[in-house]
Amino acid sequence: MSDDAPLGVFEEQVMLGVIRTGEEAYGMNVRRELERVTGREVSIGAVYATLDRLEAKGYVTSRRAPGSGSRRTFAVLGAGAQVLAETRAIRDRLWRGIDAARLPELA
Amino acid sequence: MSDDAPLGVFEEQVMLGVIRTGEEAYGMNVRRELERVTGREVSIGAVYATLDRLEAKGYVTSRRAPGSGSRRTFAVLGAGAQVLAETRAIRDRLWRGIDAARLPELA
DNA sequence: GGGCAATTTCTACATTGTAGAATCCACTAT
DNA sequence: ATAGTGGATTCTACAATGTAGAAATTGCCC
Repeated sequence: MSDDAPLGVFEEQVMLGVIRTGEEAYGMNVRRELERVTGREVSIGAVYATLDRLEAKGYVTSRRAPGSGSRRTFAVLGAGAQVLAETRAIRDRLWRGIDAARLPELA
Repeated sequence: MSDDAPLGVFEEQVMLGVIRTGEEAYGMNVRRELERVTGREVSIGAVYATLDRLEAKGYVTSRRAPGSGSRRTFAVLGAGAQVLAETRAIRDRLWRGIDAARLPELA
């Protein structure tokens, strides 16, 4: 049932961010986690646009956390977890046999 | 000196395809390798458009292989190898601590 | 010198990535 | 009660990447 289309890199990052932040997965927090782990700035608009698209595809859901101010918290759905795993599996096959440590030698 | 912009997923796949096919890395062959490993169809136009963009960024070079028909063979440059390694490193950090095998349980 | 198979180029459009300003929401101090 | 404030989300607009397939090219062989 999983949609055939592959995940974009930011889509993958955002989904991983949601998983990593668990119960606290609302937009601003996902943004912070992504910036922390990747070491790059992430614009908040990018996060929400992506979250909305993921929700439209049925990969995540969102709900207003009752009593938690204006926060909208997200969770990854089964279909999302599946496409994430698939994305990773395909990539792993492509990388198999390539030694990342020796890539710089390809100068 | 590597450009700061991240690689798209297809860009990464194509670069890996070039590395995997080595001396024989011309468009059609990269396409075949990608289809073989990913199990998905890849349109030839997508491959060339991506290859051209990678070349414009200085990540790969191309040359007409003399005596080899109309083939245009590609090779990954140092900057390309670097951005590939960086792309992978960031992703690995994001995946760290997430058990891919248990992702399906996130239903 | 025409046909053929393999390869590359071109064109056009869809999807994803990105930024930042505007808006909303609850809380608090006046 | 309301203006200010910090935190969060929504909106808008555009750039970059992904994708498909038809058209053009190339070299070869008859």
